[in-house]
Amino acid sequence: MTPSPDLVNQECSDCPIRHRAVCARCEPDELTRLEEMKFYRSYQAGQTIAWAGDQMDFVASVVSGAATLSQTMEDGRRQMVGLLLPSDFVGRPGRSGASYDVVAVTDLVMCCFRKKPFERMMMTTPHVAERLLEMTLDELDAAREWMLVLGRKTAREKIASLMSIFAQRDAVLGPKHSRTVQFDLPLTREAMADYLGLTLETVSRQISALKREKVIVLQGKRSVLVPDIDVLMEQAGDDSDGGLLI
Amino acid sequence: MTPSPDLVNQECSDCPIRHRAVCARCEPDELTRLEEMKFYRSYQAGQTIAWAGDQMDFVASVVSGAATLSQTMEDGRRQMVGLLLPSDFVGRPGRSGASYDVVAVTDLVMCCFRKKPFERMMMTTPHVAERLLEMTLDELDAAREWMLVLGRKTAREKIASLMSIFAQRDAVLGPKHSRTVQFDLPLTREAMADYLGLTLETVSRQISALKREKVIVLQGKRSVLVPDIDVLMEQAGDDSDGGLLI
DNA sequence: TGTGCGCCTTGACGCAGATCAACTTTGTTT
DNA sequence: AAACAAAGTTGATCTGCGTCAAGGCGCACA
Repeated sequence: MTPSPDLVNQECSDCPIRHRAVCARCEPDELTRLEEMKFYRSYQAGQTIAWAGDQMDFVASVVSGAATLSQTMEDGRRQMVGLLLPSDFVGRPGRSGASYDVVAVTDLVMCCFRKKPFERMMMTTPHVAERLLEMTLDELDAAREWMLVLGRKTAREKIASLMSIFAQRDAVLGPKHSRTVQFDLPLTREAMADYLGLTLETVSRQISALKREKVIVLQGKRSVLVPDIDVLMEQAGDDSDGGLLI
Repeated sequence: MTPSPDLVNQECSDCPIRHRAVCARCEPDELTRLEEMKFYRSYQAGQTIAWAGDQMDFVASVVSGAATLSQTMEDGRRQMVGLLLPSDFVGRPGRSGASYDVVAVTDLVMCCFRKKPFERMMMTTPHVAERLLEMTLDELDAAREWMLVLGRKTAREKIASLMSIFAQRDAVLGPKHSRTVQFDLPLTREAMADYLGLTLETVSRQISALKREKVIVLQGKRSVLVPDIDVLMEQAGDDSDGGLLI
């Protein structure tokens, strides 16, 4: 609610998400137009960026950090419906209110565009709309993948699925093609529970079980070492080859 | 797998989904271009249109009937990830294989476009791409709504949620603003189970329970009468106002 | 008129995960 | 260094839904 505008303006040309965000396909002159309408905002871990239904006068790309999208029922049950990582897009052009609660789970920097100018830009330059369509289709695939996790997987498979996602995404690969992977969990046990449709106790128990069986090794609460990614993916109930379509 | 091409070619101008499908925004001349590359296919109830991973050389709009998108795990667990009704779009431009199993659940007619020409059309005319983006964003919202159902709702709430969807969509409204609604279930108990992440026995029991408590009235196995839609939505755990953002 | 086959319903029982509760660890404030 | 809060772990118990099993209903086909 109280963003701290403590970032100096940054050049798009050396932006870390330049080639993956909604601006990925833009030509230099289009980038200049975007550069004129953009501004940065920073949020602290735990800060709520918007509540579902709030007026949102901007759309944005995550530059660094992580945020969650979640829905809450009247009685407090909560389901996370999206995990936003660097280069992911927030907000829906053509809709004024936020559809979900948006919360920063780590310190976060977003590259924001006021909605009106951005919408005008979308009408006039196909490169932005094209890229946004592609990103939205990817999001839809991810959401459907997650429906399988929520609807049909056991608690253990759910945890292994989540760990696999982090492992494949944040992987700090030592030797290439290594099966060993290390990463830091960006979520608390409670946030994981909200993502997986479990209670935090069950999350904790299943993580302990995977640790006990050496599928993962914990260093502290947040740092995870995966000795063999294939073993982890097998525990997730996925095809051992990862099932990636390209 | 063996489509019966028994439909005469139809004019786009009197197509029942003309104003809601991917072609909704097209100008007359654009429609003419689409008309040249389109063809119809019919499928029978129960027929598989494509298996996940199959080569798909076309994209399509559902003209009439219903189809499902679903994923299957190696051990046979299945999760439906989409329910396709008239005007919904099937297939992903820029990807050659089907991402999910696509099955006709009723007799079905689709308006198909060969992928290559359709992709070329998307590059050159913004109206198709614009509409597809809008439809994809709506699909994404629906998928996220369903994540809440799968992750956090009880069996009874899940059934009531599904009934609410049908009630709001297929409603044959008698007197306007009536709270009474009647519709036919387009899915078997097993398909409902696959959609809701339940077993078919649990689906059957919960439907019986809602019937016993007069939330719904069954006429045969498939025809459902909802005496008061608000009562049903309350059972679904939704805000009583339906929570629709426009 | 039976016989078989989908599709659906209902009952009995067991278990995975929720709930309730106590406690530990870690990090922050003073 | 004490005091506190936030985050995580673990145990005991309960319960909603899955599993297994039997049977019903409607319809096609011989």
